[in-house]
Amino acid sequence: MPKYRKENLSDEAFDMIGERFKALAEPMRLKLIYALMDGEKTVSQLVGETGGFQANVSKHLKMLLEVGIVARRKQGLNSYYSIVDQTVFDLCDLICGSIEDRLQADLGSFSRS
Amino acid sequence: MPKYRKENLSDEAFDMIGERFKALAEPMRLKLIYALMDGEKTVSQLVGETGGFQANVSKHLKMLLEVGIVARRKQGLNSYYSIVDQTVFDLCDLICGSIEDRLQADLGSFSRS
DNA sequence: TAGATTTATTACCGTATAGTTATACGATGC
DNA sequence: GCATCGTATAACTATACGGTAATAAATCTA
Repeated sequence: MPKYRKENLSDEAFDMIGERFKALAEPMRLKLIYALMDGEKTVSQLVGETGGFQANVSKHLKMLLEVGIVARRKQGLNSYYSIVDQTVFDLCDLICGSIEDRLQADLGSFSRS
Repeated sequence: MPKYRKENLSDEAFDMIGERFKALAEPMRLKLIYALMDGEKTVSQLVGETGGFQANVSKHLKMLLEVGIVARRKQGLNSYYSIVDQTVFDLCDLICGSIEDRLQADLGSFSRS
C-alpha cells in the first residue's frame, strides 16, 4: 500500500491549498511567524523585531489573521498577536529539511571528484 | 523543553523558505504535483489531465524543476516529469489538515446554539 | 529534405501584491 | 475638549506573475 493516497480534489480544493501556502510564501510574514514563536506580541514589538514599516507589518498581520494562522487580542491601545495554527512550524521544518537536502545535493554535484 | 526550537534565521533563509512555499502556492502547480503522484508523465499527458494550455503547463513545470520538486527526463520527442521531493505530499497533508481544522472551527462558531 | 509532432520560449496583457507614505480611527491621559 | 499614542486603512507605485497566443527548437517520419 502506497505511502501517499491520491484523493479526488476539486478545483476549489486546489485553490484553498494554494491560498494557504501563499500565506507562507512571503519573507515578511515568515519573519512575523518566527517572531511570534516566543508568544504573543504587540504590533510595535513586531515592527521592532522585523525592521519593517508599521503599515506593512499591520497589513501582513491582517492577512495572517484572515487565513487563521494568528489570533488578535485587543487591549487598550495595543493589539496582541499570537500563533493559533501550530502546524506552520511543522511546515517550516519540513521545508527547511527539503532545502537542506537540495543544497547538499547541489554541493555534491559541484564538488564531486 | 519546547516542541519547536527557535533557531537564528537570516534574511536569506527567510527568502529561501518563502520561495519554496511560493512554488506550492499556485493551483496549477498543485494540480501538476497531484497528477504526478501516479509516477512520471509527459507534458502532453499533464496538459490533458490539468486542462491547462501547453505553454502554461510547460512554464509551471520549469519552475517546479528549478526549485527541485520535479525532475525531467527527455526521450525522443517527449519530456517525462516526475516528483523528486516527496516532502511536498507531507506538506500538502499538513495544509489540508489545517484547512479542515479551520473549516470545522468556522462551522462550530456558526452553528453553535 | 519536407512535414509532423512534442516541448520550450517569447511577447503581451491584465491582475495581484509588496512596500511606502499619509491619514484615519480608537483608546488613553491631561 | 484636546493631545498623544498605537494600530488600521487608503492611496499610490513598482514589480511580479499567471494566462494566452504565437513562434522557435528539437526530434521523429515519410
